[in-house]
Amino acid sequence: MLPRCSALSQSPPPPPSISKFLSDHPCLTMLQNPSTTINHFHQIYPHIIKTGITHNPIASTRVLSFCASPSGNINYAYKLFTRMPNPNLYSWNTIIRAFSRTSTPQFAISLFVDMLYSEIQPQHLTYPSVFKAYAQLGDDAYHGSQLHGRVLKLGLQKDQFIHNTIIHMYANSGLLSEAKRVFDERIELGDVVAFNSMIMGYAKCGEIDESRKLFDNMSTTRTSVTWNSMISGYVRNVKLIEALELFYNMQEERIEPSEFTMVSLLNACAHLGALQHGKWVHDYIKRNHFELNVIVVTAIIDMYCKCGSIENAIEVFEKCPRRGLSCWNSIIIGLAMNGREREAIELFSKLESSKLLKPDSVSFIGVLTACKHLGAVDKGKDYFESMMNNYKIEPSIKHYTCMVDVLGQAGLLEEAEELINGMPIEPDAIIWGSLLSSCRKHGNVQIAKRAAQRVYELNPNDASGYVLMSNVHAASNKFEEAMEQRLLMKENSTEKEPGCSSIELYGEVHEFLAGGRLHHKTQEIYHLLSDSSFTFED
DNA sequence: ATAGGGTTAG
Repeated sequence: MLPRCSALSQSPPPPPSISKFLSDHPCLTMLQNPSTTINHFHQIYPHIIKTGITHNPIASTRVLSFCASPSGNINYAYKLFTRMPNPNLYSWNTIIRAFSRTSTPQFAISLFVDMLYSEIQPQHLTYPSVFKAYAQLGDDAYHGSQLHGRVLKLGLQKDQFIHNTIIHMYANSGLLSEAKRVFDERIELGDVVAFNSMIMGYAKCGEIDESRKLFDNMSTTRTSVTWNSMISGYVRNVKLIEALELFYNMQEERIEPSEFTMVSLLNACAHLGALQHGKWVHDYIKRNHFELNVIVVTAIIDMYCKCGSIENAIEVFEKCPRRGLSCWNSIIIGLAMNGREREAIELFSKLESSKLLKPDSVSFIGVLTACKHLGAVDKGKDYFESMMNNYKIEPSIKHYTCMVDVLGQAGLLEEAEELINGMPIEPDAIIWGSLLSSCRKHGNVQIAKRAAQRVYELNPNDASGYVLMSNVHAASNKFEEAMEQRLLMKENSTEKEPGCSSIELYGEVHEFLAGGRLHHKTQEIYHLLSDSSFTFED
């Protein structure tokens, strides 16, 4: 050990550092603790103000960093930012990044534009957030590509982070050839993030086989995100068995599954109606102590509802420690769809009287669905009114479709038609189709004709309009016209896509096509069905 | 002093 340097001990003590004082201030160190929540912040904020340290740029950036973090509050962050007299580069980057993660990424983009006009110019750390914002928007790759051009001019495209967010932006906006071009530029790097973005992009556009090709031929090691992206891609494309198979491969390769994996698997089980598989996933989540965040809980509830096991769904909902709005929405919709409309309405009322949460547009889909199944016209109308007047929620086409069903199922066909014609949004084939099926139920040929006409116009390739119309005629005993509709359908060669369903028996998933005879026990099944003494309770 | 990329429900 060397003796202490005497020259050092002789030099005068350094002046007290203001930044040292600030960084040691208990309020600020507390903000840097990752377990600090927004509630803690509310408690300490008055102290921060009192000490006057917010006037110090270093201190105020600290506070900004906290508010802009996922555990903070973006509105506070924005307020703080606008009160900064001369935000520095760090502050600009922080606020832009924070907005790029929200559901309103436009703010990130407009802040970036403000920045271009300000004294501080963006640098390489600024761009990923802006491309991410464009990616989040998912539709504005035009402006995004202009920014891409700017990056090329500045020679920043070699930056791996920027390069990857550009790929992500194009892939997420459905511009696959653009994405692929940028991807190929630096394919020799074999960056796993770039691969993941491409896999997700293809899957999102329905090109799941392309995803799989990339997945199989990767020049780099797959991460858990790669596996999850491929699995969720399969689920998105309704290749459910493939999704489950890939999960087994993932386990064989000893890749740690995550909450994301669980959510994808639960969705697959929900689609398949595979209750035993779904239960297994739920069990797996419990055994491995996955975080029961809102999305995971929602997926579990949704899986049980779609598999017809509403009791399990209710149990999960009731035991759930932190019930987010989406958990409420899932259970309300689940009850409404499983013949337990009154309980759905009861829970909706509970949600309305809750102090922490308030119903959103999805919650209203739930109650309106319940009203539709109950044939409760007045109740349905009341909720629809209340949604607009008390909650200031603009009805979407889905809400209108629910109302058309509520009115139509009750035989109020004229009123339903008026509602469609008076909507401030463009009707689609689905809403006319739903009016059409009500006409079928009540044998109203006049309105049915108009509705069918609209369905043809809006979606000439969809056979359901023809089929429904033919059913309307059949229901009113006009068989010749019914036949005519079917012939028209053949002429336009719009074969109705065969219905497909699946069911799980003793842990095995069986798939069926409507009218299909592919299942290995077809003969037995049809025989059972034709036996009038057979009931499904057997 | 400090900072940037990719996954998920209805």
